[in-house]
Amino acid sequence: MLVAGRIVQHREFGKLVFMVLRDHTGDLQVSISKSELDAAQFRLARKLDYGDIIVVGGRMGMTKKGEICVWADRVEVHCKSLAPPPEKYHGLTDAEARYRRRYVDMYANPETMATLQARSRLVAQMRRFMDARGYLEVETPMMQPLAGGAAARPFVTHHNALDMPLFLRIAPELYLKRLLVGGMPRVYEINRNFRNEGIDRQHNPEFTMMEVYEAFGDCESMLELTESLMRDLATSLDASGRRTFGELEIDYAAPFDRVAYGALVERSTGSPMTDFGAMRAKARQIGVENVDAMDDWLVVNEVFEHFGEAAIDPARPTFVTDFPSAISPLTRPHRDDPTLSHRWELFVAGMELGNAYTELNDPDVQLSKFTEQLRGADDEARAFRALDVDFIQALRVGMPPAGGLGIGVDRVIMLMTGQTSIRDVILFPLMRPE
RNA sequence: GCCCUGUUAGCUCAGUUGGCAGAGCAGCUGACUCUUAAUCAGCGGGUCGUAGGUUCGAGUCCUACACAGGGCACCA
Repeated sequence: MLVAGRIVQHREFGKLVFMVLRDHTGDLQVSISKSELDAAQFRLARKLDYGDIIVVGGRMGMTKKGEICVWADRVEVHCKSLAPPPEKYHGLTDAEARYRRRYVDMYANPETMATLQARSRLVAQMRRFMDARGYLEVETPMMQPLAGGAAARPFVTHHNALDMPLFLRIAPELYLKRLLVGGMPRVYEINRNFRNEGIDRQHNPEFTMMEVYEAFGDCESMLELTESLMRDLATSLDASGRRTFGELEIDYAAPFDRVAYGALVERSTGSPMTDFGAMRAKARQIGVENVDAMDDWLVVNEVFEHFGEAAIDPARPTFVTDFPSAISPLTRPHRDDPTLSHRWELFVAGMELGNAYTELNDPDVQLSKFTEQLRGADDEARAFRALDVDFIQALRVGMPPAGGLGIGVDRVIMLMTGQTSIRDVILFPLMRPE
């Protein structure tokens, strides 16, 4: 048989050489005996170094100690490694070196390879899941004349031939909804978003998002879809549906929790969220600046993010439902209480994992919400935020009632693979140049 | 942007009160036909992150900067 791999161990015994070859599937020992090869081949075998990529022909057998081993009758060097390898026992552990030289990390640390390969398989599984439910995968613009669909700060670039500014997208939302207008009933997109913001264990400036839109769906159908998807991914890795994440043991097979936004605020602060006086007091208490100048509901949201999110059991996947309309500009308000909206966010392990709503499809309400939002924008935000007139026009053509969903794919991969840093599930996380 | 910690050989790390720059692995030379981080003998290998300062003398103390990790802020 023929085996190929990179040399990760090399032990010489004069007339006998043991080596361990590694590829993406694992390690295999090979042995080269002087009595089995001609003199030139054996001299070559003794000169091999850690990191070289070789092909060995021989018969599969066992050593006296019971180790599976290929006894070579042929050795070919297919690539010489000229760079010194990392230490063979401790490997490459320096976080900076691991991210900067991922190609070394990948072969030196099998766990890295396992995680990155698991990511690819999980994303493929997500696509299978969505395809099986009849959603069509699409690709909408990643360079947009207007950066809409979210409130993040965008990256700006410039198109020379058209002499116009372009924004790397912060969300695909407004384009996907145009597809609903055009008549695609179920679409999803898995691709990168770009947000010009800080970097930490849960944020990379470019990150992968899955957005889903379903005509005649609503936030309830998106909730069912999300819970089923998470359960499907978890059980594809372990039949129990349980995954460990840091200190947490998270069960995705059990039904996820549900709690209303307002109930969570009240439970965690002792005051109803509509008691804006109490909310402002709480906000001041946690050091929010300019509380007096802020809109009531933005104050409430500060309080929610500080107290409410902290009150969620991180070990239990939890849908927080009925977000305030005032902070949900693309969401259809409740019929009976328009201060609330048909929107939820999913929290797991303290991370915001997904966001879904029953889409607002009334062009007049949408227009007034956009203009209201622009009025609240500061100078910096106004520089890149603008009214997407064409999107309003699309809604005038008519968008069917719909459910929409966004899920942070990188964070899903973190939870599924047990990696607590987003950098460990991204092939090449952004680093400053050395 | 702020705070804390780190940065010493290719890799993993020591370095005492401020007094000649160290180890293991990797590399090179040699021995060895069943090893498992093989073993044994020998030999090379340094801009101690960068720039200043204090000092007779700085890897060690001080300042600034760079990069990284963690935390905070930002991220509807």
